Amino acid sequence: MVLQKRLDYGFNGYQVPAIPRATRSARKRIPFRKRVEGNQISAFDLLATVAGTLLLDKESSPASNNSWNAEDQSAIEKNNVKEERQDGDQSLKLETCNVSELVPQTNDPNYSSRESPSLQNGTQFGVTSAITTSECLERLGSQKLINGKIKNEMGGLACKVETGPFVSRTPGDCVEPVSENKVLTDEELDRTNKASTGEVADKCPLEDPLVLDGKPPAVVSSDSSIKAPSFGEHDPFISFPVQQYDVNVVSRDDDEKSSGCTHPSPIREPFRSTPRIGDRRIRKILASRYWKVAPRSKNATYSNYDENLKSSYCNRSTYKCLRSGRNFPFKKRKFLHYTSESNSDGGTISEGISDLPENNINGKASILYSKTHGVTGESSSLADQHKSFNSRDPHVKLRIKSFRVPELFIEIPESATVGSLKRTVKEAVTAILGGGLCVGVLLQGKKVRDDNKTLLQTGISRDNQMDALGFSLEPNPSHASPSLCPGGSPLTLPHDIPLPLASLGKEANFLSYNSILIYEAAWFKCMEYPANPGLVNQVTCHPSTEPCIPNAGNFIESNNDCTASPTDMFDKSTTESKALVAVPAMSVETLAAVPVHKKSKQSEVAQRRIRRPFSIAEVEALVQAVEKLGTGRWRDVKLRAFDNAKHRTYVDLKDKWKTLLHTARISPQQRRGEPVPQELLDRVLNAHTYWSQQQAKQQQQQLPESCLPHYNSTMVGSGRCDDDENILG
DNA sequence: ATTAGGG
DNA sequence: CCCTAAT
Repeated sequence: MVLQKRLDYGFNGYQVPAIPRATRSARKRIPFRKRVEGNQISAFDLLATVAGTLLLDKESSPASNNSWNAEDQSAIEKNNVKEERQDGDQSLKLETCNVSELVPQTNDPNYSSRESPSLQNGTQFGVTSAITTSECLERLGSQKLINGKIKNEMGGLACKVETGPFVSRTPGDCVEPVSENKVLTDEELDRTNKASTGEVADKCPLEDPLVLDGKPPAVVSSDSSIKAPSFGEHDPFISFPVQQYDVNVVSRDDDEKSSGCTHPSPIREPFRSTPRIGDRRIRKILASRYWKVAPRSKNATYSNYDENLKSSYCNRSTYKCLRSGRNFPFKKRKFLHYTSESNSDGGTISEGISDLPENNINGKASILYSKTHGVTGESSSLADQHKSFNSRDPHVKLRIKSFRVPELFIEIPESATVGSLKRTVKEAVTAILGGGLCVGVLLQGKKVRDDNKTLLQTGISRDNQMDALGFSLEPNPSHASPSLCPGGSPLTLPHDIPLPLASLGKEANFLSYNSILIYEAAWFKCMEYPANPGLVNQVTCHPSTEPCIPNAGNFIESNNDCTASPTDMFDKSTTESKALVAVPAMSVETLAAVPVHKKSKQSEVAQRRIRRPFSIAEVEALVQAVEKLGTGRWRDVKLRAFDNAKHRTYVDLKDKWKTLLHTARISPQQRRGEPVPQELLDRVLNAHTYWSQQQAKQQQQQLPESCLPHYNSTMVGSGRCDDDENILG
């Protein structure tokens, strides 16, 4: 009864009956859980499986002749770096699956007995991001991005696909260490660091192949820079300090070099050393979104992996922690990145076949693949202890430092937000990985094509030289698509504008698409409401003006016509003209086609809507509607004043009102953005006061008929309510 | 589907 | 703007 009264009468005498409920949704949205579920199986799971399988297959194959030519080896070896650099230097380079460390040897009884890393089939690949100095300087230099908010540091990003059981791939955020999620305590991290890499890193073991090789790559720890952007302004896409970005990995460059340690250490510092504003949110995301996924995963690969991990680390505190973290076996960790020029190219594909001294890695940090040595010489006694291993076949110990990821070209307007960029890159990468990919094996820079050969036949033996073996990620031929763009969209890429930016966005989820291009096209089309111009629009159309703000004068009118509305038209033009494009630019040999991974483009996309500031006209309309309808009737407000503004949901309107109210209450100096006329703010204040009173009154006096009618008929202009004088403005 | 609030 | 809980 009371409620009905409130609904039927406006404060100034208007009678505003509730509008019958519409059946259509204001905006099609994918349920939270569904979105998450859709990302359960990431491309990386697949990758992991492929990689693991491949490696195992090779290793377990019966030994035979070594078909590898030693002469060729040395020759290739010399040219190795150059060759890689040549074919690897494109616009955007996504290097790698950074497996910073390969497993520990099993000479340590303690280790092997309880930590035998049996990750064969389930190694997980996480994605994280990093930036290399060289990339940055070479590609972007001081180029500005997004209205100068993000400058040079944003350049030259390199995307990393990390591997290892402790690397997590978080749908929501790819750069936040899990530790922030309390999965690991600081102490535990410290311990882990020390145990796994601290020794190695600090003492700089000479056994490190790279050191000996004379081309020590600069190891860079992502350090504190690996953070999600802050959300200080409710908009993760804008205005946040560069250093909060997960790009200034280069900062660790010197540290690493000075230490002389070239061995990648997965975790350089405790995560705690980098508290950030965004942490809270990330944590929440991880907790509420990410973690929920794991338990429900039905993926065989995943399960298998989990089991392996479990068996391998069940006694580790770290693992326990992980497990306690909702049964999700992944953990974010810092990653390293080689920044030296040699690394940006030649170093990209790195690996190493060598016997890693048992003390070298105590491996808790990332383990991609581990199959320890067999019986040989002095270690034979140990082998006996490890019955799980084949004691007859010598084992090759591999350390995969990184994978080369097919290069991508991404075109994105300067006005795009960093978040958009992140998403774009992530999706580009995911598209490739998700399309079904294979792992290529390179020996001495030469591709090993025969999968049936044994490692020994191929030349991969424990006696190999360092850097002899390399791995690369390749699209799965079976998934290859002859056409990058089925829809006929322009696929040609402007190679003149390669924006080597890459970083995985926290916003995006792990999805698989044929390609970014396809994805974008589909995405726009699938949107129930006007396509979200996204990153593309803001600069494309009105680089220096307010692109998204409809003309205040014709807002109301245009508002009635969807297609004619300024925003809508804007959306269209930009959408069509500037589709996001990301074409894998890989060597013809390696990646002749883009993997096709048919998936529902829409159902799994949870993209943050682009920010669309309310124009004065919209504010006006909103205020007017609220004055009449009152607060708490946002659906009606929407229908009444924004029915044709597809991009404004009632929630948006409610939020806007909230911000308007806040704006009205703060001093003009504190206000930002397009100034809202004081007159409107006053009305907001008044309307709010009025409706608040109404609500209070109706709540307290449970008597429906007491005074509402009277109030409505006499209040307006009567001065009965002190706060009402200005409401009508 | 809406509303109310926290983030 | 997003995300949720509660209607």
